[in-house]
Amino acid sequence: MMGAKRMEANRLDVKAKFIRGFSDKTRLQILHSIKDKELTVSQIVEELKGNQSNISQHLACLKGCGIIVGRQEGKFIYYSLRNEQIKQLLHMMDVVFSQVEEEVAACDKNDRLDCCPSNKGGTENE
Amino acid sequence: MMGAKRMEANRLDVKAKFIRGFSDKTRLQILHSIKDKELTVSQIVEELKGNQSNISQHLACLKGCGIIVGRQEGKFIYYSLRNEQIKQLLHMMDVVFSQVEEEVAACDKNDRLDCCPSNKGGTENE
DNA sequence: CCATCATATCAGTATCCTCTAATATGAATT
DNA sequence: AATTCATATTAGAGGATACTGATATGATGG
Repeated sequence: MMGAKRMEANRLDVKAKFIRGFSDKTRLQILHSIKDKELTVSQIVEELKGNQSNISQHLACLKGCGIIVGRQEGKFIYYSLRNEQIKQLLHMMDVVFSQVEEEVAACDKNDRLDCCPSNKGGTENE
Repeated sequence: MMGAKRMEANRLDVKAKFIRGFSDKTRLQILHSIKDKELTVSQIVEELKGNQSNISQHLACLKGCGIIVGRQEGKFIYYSLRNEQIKQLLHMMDVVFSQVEEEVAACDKNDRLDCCPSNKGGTENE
């Protein structure tokens, strides 16, 4: 039964989604900004010089991924890391990343950002 | 000058890219399969029951992200985690993920996988 | 050299993700 | 209850990513 339904998003899909929460520049900036202190949405918007809608969506993502929590106080909502372990994970990511940073940055030898799948087309204008 | 060049992919972009290496189901499966042992591409393909081209591209991604290394031996290429710290990071991701797993899985209440940005349209055709 | 096996790369399509602008909710204040 | 401020949600466009099938490289053995 329930044929068409996608269901069974087998643990790994969920785990991938969790990690994907960390894999975006803007979200990393947000996480950095609330690493040691709660901040309201507007404070984050200001700190990142970002777009309110965009930041709000990223916050929803981070919350949905179990990475941050929000606490309402009057009209404000204060966001912070979900717990100490998340903070430790972030720190460990930092440490490991520092080790490979150069190599990763060099990966796409020139100026494209991606090197994962294909570095296709785009720059062949002659 | 240098107009077209993207350059200046400021550390955070590179870090996001590094983490993005971990944020895909297939790549997580690959990492799991070589967590404790070297494997050749075809062994991985077999273990995951995957498509050779697809796996190969994911391996290139993982390598480009500094997560794994390849060692050629005759016609074979053996892939393994880059170092012990990567293994530790994977382990820590596991631990932290277990804590939030339920909540993350429940995030998109029904059967869609994403809850990050928008959970829009899509499933309303039956 | 030629055939074969292991792996990598290419091209196309379909899907997913991020961004922006516009609009909606909801709490506080008057 | 109307206005204002803080935040969330929606819609659409553009760009990035994953997957597949076909083809290319590169090593080995005859």
